[in-house]
Amino acid sequence: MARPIGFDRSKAVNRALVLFWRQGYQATSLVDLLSAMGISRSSFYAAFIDKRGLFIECLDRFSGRTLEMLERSRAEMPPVDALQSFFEGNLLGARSAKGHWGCMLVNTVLEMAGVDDELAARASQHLGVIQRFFQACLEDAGATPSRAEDLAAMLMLVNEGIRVSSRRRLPDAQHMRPIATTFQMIRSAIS
Amino acid sequence: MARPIGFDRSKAVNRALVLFWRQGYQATSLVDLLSAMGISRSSFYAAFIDKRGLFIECLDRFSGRTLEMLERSRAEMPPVDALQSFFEGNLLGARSAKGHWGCMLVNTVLEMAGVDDELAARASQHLGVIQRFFQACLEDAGATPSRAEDLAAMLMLVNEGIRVSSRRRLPDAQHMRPIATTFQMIRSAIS
DNA sequence: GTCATTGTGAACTGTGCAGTCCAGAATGCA
DNA sequence: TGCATTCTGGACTGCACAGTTCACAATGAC
Repeated sequence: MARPIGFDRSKAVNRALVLFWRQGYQATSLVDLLSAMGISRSSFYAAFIDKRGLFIECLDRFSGRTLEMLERSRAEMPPVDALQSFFEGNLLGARSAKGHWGCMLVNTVLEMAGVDDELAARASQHLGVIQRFFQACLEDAGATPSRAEDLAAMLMLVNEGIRVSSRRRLPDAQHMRPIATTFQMIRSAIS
Repeated sequence: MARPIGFDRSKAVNRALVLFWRQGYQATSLVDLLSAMGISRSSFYAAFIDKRGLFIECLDRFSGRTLEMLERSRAEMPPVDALQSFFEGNLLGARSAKGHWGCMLVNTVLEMAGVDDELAARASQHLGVIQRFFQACLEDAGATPSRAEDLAAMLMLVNEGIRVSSRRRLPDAQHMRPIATTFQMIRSAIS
């Protein structure tokens, strides 16, 4: 951490993020990381605290990106459309392989709860921020604060469920239809 | 496996199940298992194939129990009530500590997808059976087969979400209200 | 060319793991 | 009592892992 580094640190973190996202924390070995990041063991420890520190950095970055995606959607279309588009596009990611990796935050909660509670709590906090964004969108769409809170919580359940479901490699229709059903219900609950 | 054993095999499997359920496969060491099961290393390998074999046995047992619980509820009350009671009672398990462990099938899908795909697929199959049970209940309640399929898929998403959410140690209300909201919507979608 | 900075490869430590093996203790039956 | 069955503790193998260290190679500025 003290020594300056020459390689592109941010790019290296991105590559690590992909691995952690796909395989989880425990199943990703240092050797996996080094070969993906294209740096040597020694450089790794010069640039990062340790494996766990790098993981935290990836977790925070993942959360930041997810929020950016949501905000971009929100700026481009009506609030409920923005949410639905987020669910359909970025969570399923039908076109990209990434679609099957689920949500790194959800994965982390499940993997680390009871194993490394600090990591689990950090991921859970990020999820809380995202849920509040859902809530704000629903209020924008005309729901009462209380109703928006309920629906946002339900949406987070569905969100978490999709992330699990996306790991089951079921046919795409099995993912898309329940999302459509869910938003159909949400729209009629608001209006 | 060949040698006969003296201890209560079924009870030992139950104790292993609790550990695997709470901690996952990778985070549960053989030493953890042995001390929980109250047997020695040697007896373990005389009675079970290996750690993985025992895990499969636990997975199947967990699935069987879950289905039993659903069938018991279904025999005692109207179909949608049975589902709601299953969600509220057995998934959250607000009273028992078990409530925070989530669903072993969901946990396994998430932990093992990409690490041991055979285990993940087995857990996913069990989830499929449960989803078909949801569907049958919804048809009993008067939904068309197609509608029942959609709602069952959505319900499985919520189910999976709850299991994630239950690991986040949020206040209980945060769990119960979205379930009520969900079933409220389902009832109005059927009638 | 010189020299400091930065990255590399490989060896090494220590730890924890699953799985094997066996001598002997405990148990239970006749 | 004697004998066979069953279980135990512990030693042991072999492996994978995270993290440390260091001599040396590459790079780049002057």
